[in-house]
Amino acid sequence: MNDHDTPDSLLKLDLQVCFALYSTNLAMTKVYRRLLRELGLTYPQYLVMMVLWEEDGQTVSEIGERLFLDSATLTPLLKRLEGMGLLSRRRAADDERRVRVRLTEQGRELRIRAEAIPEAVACASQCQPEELMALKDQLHALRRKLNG
Amino acid sequence: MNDHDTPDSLLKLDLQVCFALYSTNLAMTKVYRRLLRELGLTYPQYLVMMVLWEEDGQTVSEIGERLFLDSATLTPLLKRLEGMGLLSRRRAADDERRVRVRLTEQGRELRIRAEAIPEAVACASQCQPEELMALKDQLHALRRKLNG
DNA sequence: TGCTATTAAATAGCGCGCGATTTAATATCG
DNA sequence: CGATATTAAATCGCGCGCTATTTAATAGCA
Repeated sequence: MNDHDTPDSLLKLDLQVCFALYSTNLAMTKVYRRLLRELGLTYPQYLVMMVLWEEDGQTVSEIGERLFLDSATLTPLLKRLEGMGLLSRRRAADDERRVRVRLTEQGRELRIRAEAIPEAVACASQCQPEELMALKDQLHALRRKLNG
Repeated sequence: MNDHDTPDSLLKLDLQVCFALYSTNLAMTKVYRRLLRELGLTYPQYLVMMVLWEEDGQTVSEIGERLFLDSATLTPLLKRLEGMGLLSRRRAADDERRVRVRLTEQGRELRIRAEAIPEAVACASQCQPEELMALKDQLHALRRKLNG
């Protein structure tokens, strides 16, 4: 009996946390897609907007640190949001390497409509809030270990 | 004090399971990227190979049901794996709509080298196996609720 | 049989995510 | 000061992941 066909081989899909993470993330994204469609946002765009709603005027790098994304991902995404009229991008006067991202009035207003989303997602998950918070904490712990 | 700037607003990034899921998935993918580079596979390609190592000769739809992906994602991915000489794609004789995917000898052999990966990932996660299994089960439960 | 409906896979187009490189501005140091 | 190093953002190319559509084969039914 070798490792290649034992039922408990570690190569089994359903035994891997990683696939659980991957596939649950896909499922979650599908739920968001429906909800975000009426706001005209994708999920990563929604994340950027949340970062800016928390604190406006951050640089591309600061947004990236928050979301674990780099400029190769963020620059085109931010340009799209700028094209939608939700934010502006301008080089910082004191350090022209940096680009400050600021919400427009329209970008700030979108927050009102976005307020309903977290609850709608929680509802779609059919979980108790405590369960979700516990899961969140475990995921943050795992992420810290993987990144560090 | 309104909902827009209360510290406990549900729109806060770090309060959302969804972002925990999203960002932990990114971190996990980064770990895999390093390990899979020497096999010449991406993570989704690795998933497809695992499905076929578990059971060879599945159709595109069957692989898709297992991975929660559709033919729009799988067809180009499978063509790449075919191009690498890891598998073959052929229309089923009894139903020419279906495409059966079969591992080549090279595809089967790759499994030997892949055997080391789950352990390496578990190691990178710096977690106890029991923790990871518990997390996996919670994620599967959440996925089921989100999909159903 | 022949017509329509359904199904499986493929295709087109778009938005991430990232490795690798480039461009431009600032920092550092002789 | 000037040359080099570092940093921030942008750019390029590729592989997903998905919506919408298309193509082709089979099923179902009058």
